[in-house]
Amino acid sequence: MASENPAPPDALPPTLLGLSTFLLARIGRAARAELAGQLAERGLRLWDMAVLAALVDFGPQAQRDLVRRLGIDPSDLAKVADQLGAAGYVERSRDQADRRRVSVSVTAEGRALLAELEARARAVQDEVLAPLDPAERRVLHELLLRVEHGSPEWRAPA
Amino acid sequence: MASENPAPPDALPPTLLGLSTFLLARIGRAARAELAGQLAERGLRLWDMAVLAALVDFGPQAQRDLVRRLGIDPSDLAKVADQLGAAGYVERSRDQADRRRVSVSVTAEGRALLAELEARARAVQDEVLAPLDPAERRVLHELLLRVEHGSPEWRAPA
DNA sequence: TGAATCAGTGGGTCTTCACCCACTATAGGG
DNA sequence: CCCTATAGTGGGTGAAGACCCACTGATTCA
Repeated sequence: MASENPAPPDALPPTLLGLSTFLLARIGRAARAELAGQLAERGLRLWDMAVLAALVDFGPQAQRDLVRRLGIDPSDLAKVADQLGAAGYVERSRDQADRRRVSVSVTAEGRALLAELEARARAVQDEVLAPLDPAERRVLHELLLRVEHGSPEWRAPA
Repeated sequence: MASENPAPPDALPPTLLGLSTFLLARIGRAARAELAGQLAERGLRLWDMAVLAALVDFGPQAQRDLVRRLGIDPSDLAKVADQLGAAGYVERSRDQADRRRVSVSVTAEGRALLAELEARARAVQDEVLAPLDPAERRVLHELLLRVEHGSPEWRAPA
């Protein structure tokens, strides 16, 4: 019975490991931190990626819409958009129909950047999910998707 | 074809939803925040729960061991242990074999508290995982466990 | 018994992140 | 036209979290 593990000195408490939410938070946090670190090397933050993704996926839109969609603070978005604009990844123009609004659109450079960031994110994901084979990863993703949009009353920052 | 969804204004970008790690981080973050909020109402933090869990699961041990196990900063642990001690949830005594060490043990009140905190954590988990049936939750948990200890080179705070 | 090491503690710092307020400019209804 | 509401912006604040340094007391070894 060598399987009577003598509990290594760095093993986490079974009480915590028994909670799926603990594992969710722990693993998600590590993955997020890893990606954030890689983005930081290029002077980017996770919000930059989220904004680019929203623009690529849903097309040009007002900052107001990005605020709704991503749950970001309007003031913070202004800063993100400002930085992305200065770097040439997005363009901002006054909406002629409603000149209060600033319509944001992604440039070709922005699309290229997002593609590269997504590749990096997938690389991180491959590392994190290394113990799972492709079929298992699909199952995991499916379950997470169900959790995500199966709960309307969950509010959280992206 | 009513299923040609017109993309609700608060839908997240598919580019992000396609990343399991994004969902991991988002869901885990929400669950963690929810539990932390409930603990805060009682003047407790997540570290308190982690320390109690380690003591209950592995028995009395020196702070040094808790530091290793939980990856907490020694100085921070001193404060947590101090507070838990003052509230009567743990007892601290100098280890007679090595009087540098402070052996920490959980009291009956501490055990009762942990049981209650775990119940709260499970309640939060039930809310979060509501879209999944019991069998699916078991699958999810199994996959997360595999990810967790299938990756030795992942370092992250509890 | 001196020197080096280790456990624990107190008191900080630094960064991150969400959040909020005041202000400008524009829109639209009465 | 005024009045209210909305879009965006700049400049903050405040809390949380991890981390770090200096110091005490105890241990171990030579």
